[in-house]
Amino acid sequence: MESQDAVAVFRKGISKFIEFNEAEWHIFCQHLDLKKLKKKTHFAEPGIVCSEIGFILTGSVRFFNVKDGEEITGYFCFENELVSSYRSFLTREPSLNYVQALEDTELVIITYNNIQAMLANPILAYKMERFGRLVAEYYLICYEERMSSFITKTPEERYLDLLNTGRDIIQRMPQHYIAHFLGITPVSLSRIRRRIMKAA
Amino acid sequence: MESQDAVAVFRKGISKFIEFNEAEWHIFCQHLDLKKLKKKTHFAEPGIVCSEIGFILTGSVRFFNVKDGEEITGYFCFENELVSSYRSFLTREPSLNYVQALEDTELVIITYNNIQAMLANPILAYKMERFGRLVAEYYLICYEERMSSFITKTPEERYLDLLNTGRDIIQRMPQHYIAHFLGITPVSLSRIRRRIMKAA
DNA sequence: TCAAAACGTTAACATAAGATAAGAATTTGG
DNA sequence: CCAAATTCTTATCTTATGTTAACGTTTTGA
Repeated sequence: MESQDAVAVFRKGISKFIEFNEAEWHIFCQHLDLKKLKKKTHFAEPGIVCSEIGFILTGSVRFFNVKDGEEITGYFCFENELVSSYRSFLTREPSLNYVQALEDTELVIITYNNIQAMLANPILAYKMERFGRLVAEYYLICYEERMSSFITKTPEERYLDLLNTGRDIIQRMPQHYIAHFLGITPVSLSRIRRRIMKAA
Repeated sequence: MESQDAVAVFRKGISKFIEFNEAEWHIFCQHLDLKKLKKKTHFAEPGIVCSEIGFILTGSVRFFNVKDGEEITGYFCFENELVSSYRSFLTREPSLNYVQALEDTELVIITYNNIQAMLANPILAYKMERFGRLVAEYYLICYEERMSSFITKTPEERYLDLLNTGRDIIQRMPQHYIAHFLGITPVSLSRIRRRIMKAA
């Protein structure tokens, strides 16, 4: 990878998971790439195996499915977050969803093959296993909390939660994406917002 | 751990994640316990940090929250599956939900402290990191698929899916638990079943 | 710069789901 | 073995959501 800036941001970004010493980091960096996605282009697509995991330097992406010709947005990622079509990446099966850049987006990329190479490299293997474990655990917890909100909360409660904790999503995403993210239609979210307005 | 039967079942059960050689397995076993839960007793409870991960030898458990005095079932586990209140186990924060034995249930237990000990043991560390990674990735994929079904499918579609793929749940769990698992009320599930009956 | 597309709100109507309660069948536990 | 609890269904009523369409506003992109 080239840019020293990007490298530094990435190193800091993943430091909550793993820290490499200089020798390890040197090898690790040889397995990284930079990628620029123009707005509206796809990081992953249905029917294609997603072979990359990305770290967002700048920009944002959304995950969406197409059902009955309609795009249904399921998730978002922003700066300093990892992004992949995880099931596809981990199982090597074709993705079921799109991952699309919502703005011009710069990413640090680790390919599946490079991860395998590092997992097979005695110098990096242990830390890569640990890195993978901690990342997977982190996202497992995210999913658990989100699942739980679907089981125990109403759409209105989920929206109120999002107002408190989802600043990036609330501020940067159009409302009809947020609606699907909450599991409802855009029309329904508009009504919920009106209800909340009147109550307050 | 005592029972050789249990050990063998457990070893086979986790072999899809990791295989230990005899020396490793010997040490690993020193960090396992057996636990028997009587029907309706709790493996995890709100307000208490869950410090164990279990492998179900016999029996089954359900995960549930209490909201407005009502029990809301979010998940089930059966024989040969791992069970824990994952967020609590991983973060060391109090659990937000109950995990309850639905029948007399026998488990192989690994405590948090024992996992830490093995992660710190040079002989086991690498494989334990890998084991943890693969388990977390496995459950991450489960969550991703389940989340996706909440975003893109109707309750009726989720129930039809469950009829195809959730034999244990359909056959062994009472319908009102299944309803909450699908994100709806028991009354609503009963109506969905009637609709499906009439259509067929 | 300007036409087209995207976005958010609102209305009207149809449908599904939540809440509550009653009743029958089954299971549980002492 | 039997009373109590659980489970499931059904009915009624209320409420929320989905669907479609219209409208004004904002954004986009050529």
